[in-house]
Amino acid sequence: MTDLAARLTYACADAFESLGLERKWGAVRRSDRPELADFQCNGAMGSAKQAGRNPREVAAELAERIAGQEDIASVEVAGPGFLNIRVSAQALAVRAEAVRAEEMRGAAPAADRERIVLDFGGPNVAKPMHVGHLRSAVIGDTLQRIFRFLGDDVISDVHLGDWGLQMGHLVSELEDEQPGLVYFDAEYTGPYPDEPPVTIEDLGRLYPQASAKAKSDEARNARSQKAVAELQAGRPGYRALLRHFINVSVAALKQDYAFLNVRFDLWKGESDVDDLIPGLIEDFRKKGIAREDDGAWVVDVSRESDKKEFPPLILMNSRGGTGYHTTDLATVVDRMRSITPAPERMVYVVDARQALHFEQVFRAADMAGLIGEDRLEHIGFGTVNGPDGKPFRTREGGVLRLSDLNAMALEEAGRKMAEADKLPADMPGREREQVAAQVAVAALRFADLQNTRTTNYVFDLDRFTSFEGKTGPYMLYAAVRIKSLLRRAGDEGHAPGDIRVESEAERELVLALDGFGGALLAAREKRMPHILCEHVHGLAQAFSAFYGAHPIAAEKDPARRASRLGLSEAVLGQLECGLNLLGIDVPERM
RNA sequence: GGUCCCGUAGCUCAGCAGGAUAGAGCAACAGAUUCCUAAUCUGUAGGUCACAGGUUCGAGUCCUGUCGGGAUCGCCA
Repeated sequence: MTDLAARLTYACADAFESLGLERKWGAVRRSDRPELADFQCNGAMGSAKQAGRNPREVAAELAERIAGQEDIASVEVAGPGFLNIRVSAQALAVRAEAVRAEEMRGAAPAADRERIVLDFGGPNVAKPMHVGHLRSAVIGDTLQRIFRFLGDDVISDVHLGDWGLQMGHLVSELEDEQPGLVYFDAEYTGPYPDEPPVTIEDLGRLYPQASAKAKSDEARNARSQKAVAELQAGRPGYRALLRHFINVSVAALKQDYAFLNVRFDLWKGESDVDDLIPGLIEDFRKKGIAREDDGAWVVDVSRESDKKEFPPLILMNSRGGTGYHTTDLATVVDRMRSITPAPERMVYVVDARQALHFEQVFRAADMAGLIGEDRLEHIGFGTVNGPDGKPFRTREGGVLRLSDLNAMALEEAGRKMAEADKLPADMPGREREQVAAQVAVAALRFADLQNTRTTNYVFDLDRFTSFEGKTGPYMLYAAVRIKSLLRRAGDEGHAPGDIRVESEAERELVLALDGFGGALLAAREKRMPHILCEHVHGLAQAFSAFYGAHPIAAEKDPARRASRLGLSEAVLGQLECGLNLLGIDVPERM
């Protein structure tokens, strides 16, 4: 069964159609005047304007046509042509029961399901993840959860950055530090040691060192460029090093991602499509898409209609090296070939600052007939800023590592929990740690996701970890309180039963429940997780108001108590489901 | 300089193909606990939606311009 808003929209669309007007005017949404109505339809005004009719008359005719619907208690025309609809207590009760019973908690699968590859625009193997990677991880992961929940077929790929100049920096810097390693002996034919010559700390140190030197020293930069060209050309020692770098890096990445509840189907990277690159370049040449320019091979992606300048895409630079434009294109080829059935869409969850890059790649992919430009999508997001409004830095001015950020959140969550001192005295230490981690993850993920994806936001750990306000911890508290309530009622032998919607608080709560499916569909369509956050927060608030207004387990009347317990159960089901879609796990107690 | 995004309450932010009295959270103030987790709830106060024009019966929302902030603009990713 679909939600009330959708059912009412359908009824109104029918009514519009019967008046010879377009169905689209039938859109029904929650009323912004709760004292007047539960839902409203504003289509009478727009459609009347278009058809040259009187809006109030159109509205009145609509009202007459939908008044008989079973869900509807009353319909009124107000103001210039608003349709104010109240639904019956019975309809609300039926909805609440559906939320309680259905696996999807009142939501329904999307109509236009797709086979989607989700590319997380991977972290760079040469450097540890920093705060910026929090966003792609958390937004991308939430999108993959929402997509799957609504029926899309998703293949997620972390897609590591392991092929560009940064690898040249690493190789050459390591050679400076330890020139004696066999990897640097061009005569050596192998085999190479199984033990990596570097630790994750080494990687974290080597790259910034090299990068800093290269910026001021032309010759140093040239050595990195040479190294990466040799790596890409297949020099065995360098390849062996690359393998080590990736393995060391991935082990660390997995820890950070695991902490944040983020998982991928594929751990591919740029280097995985290395063997496709020569063929790709050849293909582009044959098709006449690529042309030579200053020793480089480029693709002109600009168009007549462009308002801004589109620099050509560089397929191969003048030194024979390839960058991420080329690997991204080769990856498209790889996915279309190796994934069956072929993906219908590829979605890239990457920093908004790379918008131009993706526009170039998408155009080139389309030109070469790899996949239509309309099937490629860049889901950009804003930066995580410090209190000064600039991208977040540590006090020393460096970037903050994601692992440090996670640790800070964990510590702060533990501190706040100790302060509140609400955990049962008998809770074992291990469970305490577990709860602290769940609170920390809830804080981080919710804080990030509740922002509109495209805007920047200011990172404020103290605010994010607070149990008050629109925060992850508040959401957990609301859910845990229901668990505790139901557990206690169960202990006393009180079972949830048939839901009746009697009070204003109960009406509001069920109306909140009813919005789940719509919020999910909107979040999916716009790729905007904050819409789901808004819903979950609103639901938690509505439950808290209900909780404050009525006794539930303590209600004396058995039927009413059973109903309220049933309603609580419905709320818990949807709340936990919604939080899980946000990648947030709810503890049993806290 | 070109292009794009942003400017809404003291602070952090929502605002859905233009629609009724612009909403949350925090902070402030006033209340609520012999009773289910008060890590909560209820209420009050707080806004010429940067500014100026335009389209419209109606504009925070669409168009134009101005001011302020940010991002980006060929061999880095």
